[in-house]
Amino acid sequence: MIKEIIAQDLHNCLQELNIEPKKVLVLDADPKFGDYSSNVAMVHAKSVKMKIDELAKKIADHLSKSKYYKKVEVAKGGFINFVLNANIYHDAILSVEKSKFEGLDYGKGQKVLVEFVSANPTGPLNIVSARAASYGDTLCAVMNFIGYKATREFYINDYGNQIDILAESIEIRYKELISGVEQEFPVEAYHGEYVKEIAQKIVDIDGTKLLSFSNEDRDRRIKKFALYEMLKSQKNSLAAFRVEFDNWVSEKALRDDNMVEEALSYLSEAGYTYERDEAVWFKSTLFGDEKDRILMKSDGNTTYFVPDIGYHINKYQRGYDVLIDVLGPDHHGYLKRMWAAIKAIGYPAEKLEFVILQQVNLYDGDEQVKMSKREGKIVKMDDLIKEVGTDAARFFFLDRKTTSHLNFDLELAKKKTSENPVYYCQYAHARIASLIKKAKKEKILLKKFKPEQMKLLKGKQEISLMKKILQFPETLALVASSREPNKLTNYTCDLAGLYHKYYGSSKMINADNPELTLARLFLSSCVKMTLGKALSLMGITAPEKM
RNA sequence: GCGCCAGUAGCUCAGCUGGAUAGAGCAACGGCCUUCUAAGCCGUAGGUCUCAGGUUCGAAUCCUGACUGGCGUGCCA
Repeated sequence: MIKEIIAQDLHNCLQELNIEPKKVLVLDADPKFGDYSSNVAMVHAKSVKMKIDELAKKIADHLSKSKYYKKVEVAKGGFINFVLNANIYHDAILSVEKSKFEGLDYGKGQKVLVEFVSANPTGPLNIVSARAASYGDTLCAVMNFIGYKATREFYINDYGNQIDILAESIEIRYKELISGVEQEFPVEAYHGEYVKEIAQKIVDIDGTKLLSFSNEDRDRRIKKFALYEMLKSQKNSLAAFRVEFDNWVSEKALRDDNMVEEALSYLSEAGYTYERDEAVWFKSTLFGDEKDRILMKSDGNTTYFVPDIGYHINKYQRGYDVLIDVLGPDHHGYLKRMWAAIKAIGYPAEKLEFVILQQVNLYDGDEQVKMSKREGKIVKMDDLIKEVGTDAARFFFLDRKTTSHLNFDLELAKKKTSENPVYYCQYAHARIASLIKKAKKEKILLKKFKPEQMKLLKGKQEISLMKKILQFPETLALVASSREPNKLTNYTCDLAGLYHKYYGSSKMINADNPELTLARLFLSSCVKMTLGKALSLMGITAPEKM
């Protein structure tokens, strides 16, 4: 917010000096140089045929008349450094305290659909889904906080091969339970304990009844029950992780609504399909894909690609400005073909974005844990929550760029000690809460604070803290536009760190100086408010006491 | 072969989308609690930003080419 003021000031200044304004940067300066700095002189020197230093001096002289700055200096290399009058910060902090950052409108009401997790309903959610859940949920929370309209969507793959196998697996377990005889269990079937649990539930409800059903009826009954159970369990896991979806979209329902036929006809009517080797192909190479893709196999069934196209058509038809698919790393080969299909159909492909979350490697100490869904050797999201807690897990998953592989050390995470940075941030919040309580006991009440006492806050650390608080909105804007929530964990750690240092070096409650005490308490409470917002956007609790 | 991602301190990662002398957290070492929460603070040490060219006032960041690691490249989903 302050950067905008300076940028505008620079813009005006250039115009007054008859210089055609170009895009300039206003940066948070290293404190030893000043509060902010700008590269304005370097950017414009060439076009006005001046030396960088001379132009910098000219601009600096012109700006020093402005009421905002205590000091405007030209530094080595042509940077212009600004030291602001402290009252700029004071006013801004007062207004932020009043607004609580509500009503920001970086998003301008843009409608965004974020599809994430979308795990197959063939097993419990694992830690890969946990990463996606943390990511998608926080991205949406941030977006919604700053004026976007983001929708969280989960796509249920409740049709196809993997569901058939799930039903078969359950049926085998069911028969085992009834007969008491171990049955032959295919390798490709699902081996997890949850399969037996679902079979047991069927036994509890239906007894031996299913044995008298026709094969088809039994299969239908088991499938329906299995899907219901799997979905319920996934929703429970997500709820424990504090993630709630707005939309649950069923593949089967879309299929019943003819999305497969629709997708095929869109492409064939546009003339982008052909037959070869008894299969139907899509000429995706015309739209930047490496090779043409098969739509319908020679056995007459479609590939998974077709319903996916149908699903995306459906997304487009719902009228969003941006569609974001959050995918796992094994899907990156899929991007080009989906864009190709979208272009072929004639929808604007630039609306469709993919975020590829890199894989999660699980370690137990130094040893990497191998995961395999088939063999039931996965780390379930529920187990993770039980062991590390939702707070730590969510922070951990967020605290990394999406493009980085994530090494999750269970042993370390289980320790539940200070090694996890989430405690550092939460501790700052709890510390302030306790401080305010303590002050209250000494009859120093925050509500007695008066705006004019702000001017007592002029120490270096206090200025840094105020600057940091004021960076919150632009940080959120950056998180949303870059789709990188890890910038929020960084910000939160920074703010917490600045506060811990401030706390360590300044006496907060000082009976001899009630005015300063009030001012400091007020600043502390602003830090607390900001930390609280940041943590809540990340789905992490902000404790009053630790 | 082709494609995507990564390569920064002993380890895990940041680095404001091209800015100044590259930063945190762990781990190591040395200090700070009879006083507001020591889950904290202060200090020391730790670097050829994988390598080589290029673009320009300026490169860890952008381009080209190598090298290393992970993944993908099915009539699987």
